[in-house]
Order: sequence, then structure tokens, then C-alpha cells
Amino acid sequence: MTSLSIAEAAEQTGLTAHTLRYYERDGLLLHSVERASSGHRRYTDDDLRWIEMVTRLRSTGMPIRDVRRYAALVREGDGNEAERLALLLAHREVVERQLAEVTSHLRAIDYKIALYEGKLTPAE
Amino acid sequence: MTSLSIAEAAEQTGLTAHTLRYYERDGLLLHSVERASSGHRRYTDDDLRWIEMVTRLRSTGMPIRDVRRYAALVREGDGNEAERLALLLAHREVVERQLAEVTSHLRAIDYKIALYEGKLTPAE
DNA sequence: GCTTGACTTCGAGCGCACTCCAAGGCGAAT
DNA sequence: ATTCGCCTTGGAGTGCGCTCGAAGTCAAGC
Repeated sequence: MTSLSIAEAAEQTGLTAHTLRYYERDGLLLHSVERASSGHRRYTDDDLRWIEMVTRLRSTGMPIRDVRRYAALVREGDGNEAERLALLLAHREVVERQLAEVTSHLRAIDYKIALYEGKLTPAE
Repeated sequence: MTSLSIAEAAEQTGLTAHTLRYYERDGLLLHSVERASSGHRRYTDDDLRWIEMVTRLRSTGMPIRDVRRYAALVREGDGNEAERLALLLAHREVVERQLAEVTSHLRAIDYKIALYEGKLTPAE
């Protein structure tokens, strides 16, 4: 349960093993992943939970470098919650603006689609 | 009115002059942009309208190569409306899935934000 | 006639986020 | 003991979408 190989962690998180190693190297995780005596990585539930958070940030378009900054803040421990909050709030604003933009562009595309559909299924 | 320099077209479309040239080179426009006797590009209203459509597709995440395909279909003229429609419908599905995903991730981030806000503004 | 500034082309360069490869290690199974 | 499969590292490579630079042209203004 509480200790997965990199392949299992990849499966669980939807990332590739390559990406998991890359994230670790690049400072997106809170600390180096533990190793078995063989040298193989062993992911804990906590690791997976954090990686899930990273995935949420990434999937909403947060750049790697900002995720790294956020990870650094969390790693530092108590005392910088205001800074973490600021980072998340700033990100939320970006995402919301982007959602609004995409939605509005999508409506315009839908209009175009309706035109083509009208052409293909002529009114009786 | 109906004939803009590349700088003016850039201003109007929100793209850079570099990007406008790049799009043209890359086959995203319906035809080569007309030239003044000086060799400078002159953008017509039709050009701008098409570029706006391209911008909508790009802003919703359609890859350059698919925009190029769509442009090719439109360029071909009447007779392939079904194919154009299929392309747009497929794109709409992708965008909608992505919107749903981002929205759901955003909700999770909002929850995290609420936690930090709770920490910072302790309940009375 | 010279300068200025906006344009031209061609091709190289860049930033991002992976993605992959080569060479090797470890442990279990045959 | 050798094969197999999964893992390791360091570093190179990839794909995308621009973005930029160098060198040159042209028209207008002084």
C-alpha cells in the first residue's frame, strides 16, 4: 500500500516514470524520493498526494518554475503561508481569465459549427 | 480602411508582425497576403477576419498543423464542408474535455486556497 | 542625396516540458 | 551461472510555437 515502485507510481498518477524522475530532479517534489536497498525509488502515499497537487497545478497551466517555487515554500515549512496563498490566488486569476477566454472563443467556434450544420442539413 | 500594413494588422489582431509572417509562411492563411508596390504586405478585412478565426482556434489549443489542415480545406472551396465540420466538432470535444478538467482541478485548488485563508483569518 | 524607419527574406535560436537513449546494476527465476 | 525485467544515471534529443537577427530594400522627409 504505502510504498510503490516508479512504474506503479506512474500508473497511479498518470505521469510517466520519465516525468516522475524529471520532476524530482527539477525540484518539484518536497524531497528526494526514498530508495529501496536496490537503489530503486519507493513512493509513499504522501509522495503521491503531493504529486497529485503538482498535477493539478500543471494541468491548469502553472509553469514548472512556479510549481518549483510553491514546492520550495512548502518545503520551508510553517511561516510562509501568506506567500503560498498569494501564489495560488495569482494562479487562480490566470486560470479564470483563461477559462473565460477559451469559453468565449469556443462559443464563436460553435457558431461556425452551427453554420456548417445548417448547410449540411438544409431547413425543410 | 481595407488595407493595413503588417504593424497595423499586428495591432488589430493582437499578434506580432513576426507571428503574422510565420502564419503565412506556414500555410495558416488562405493565400499569400497582397503586396504594395514596395513589396510590403497589405492586409484586407477578409484577411483580418480569417486571422481572427485562426486566433480562436489557436487560443482554444488547436495545434498549428490542424489549423493548417482547416485552412487547406477552406482554401479548396466548396465541397468539403462535412470534413471542415468534422474537424471543428472534434476540436470542440477536445476543448470541452479540457475545460472540464481544468475546472475540476481549479476547484481542488480553490479548496486548498480556502484552507490557507482559514489559517490566515482564524475563525472568531 | 542622405537619413530614417518601416518593411522584406532567410535561417538560426529559444524556452518549455518533457522524452529518450546508452550503459550499467540488482534480484529473482530457470 | 545466465537470463530477464525493472530499475538506475547523465546527458542528449524532440516537438511545438514562436522569436529574433542580419542584411538588404524602399519611400518619404530634410
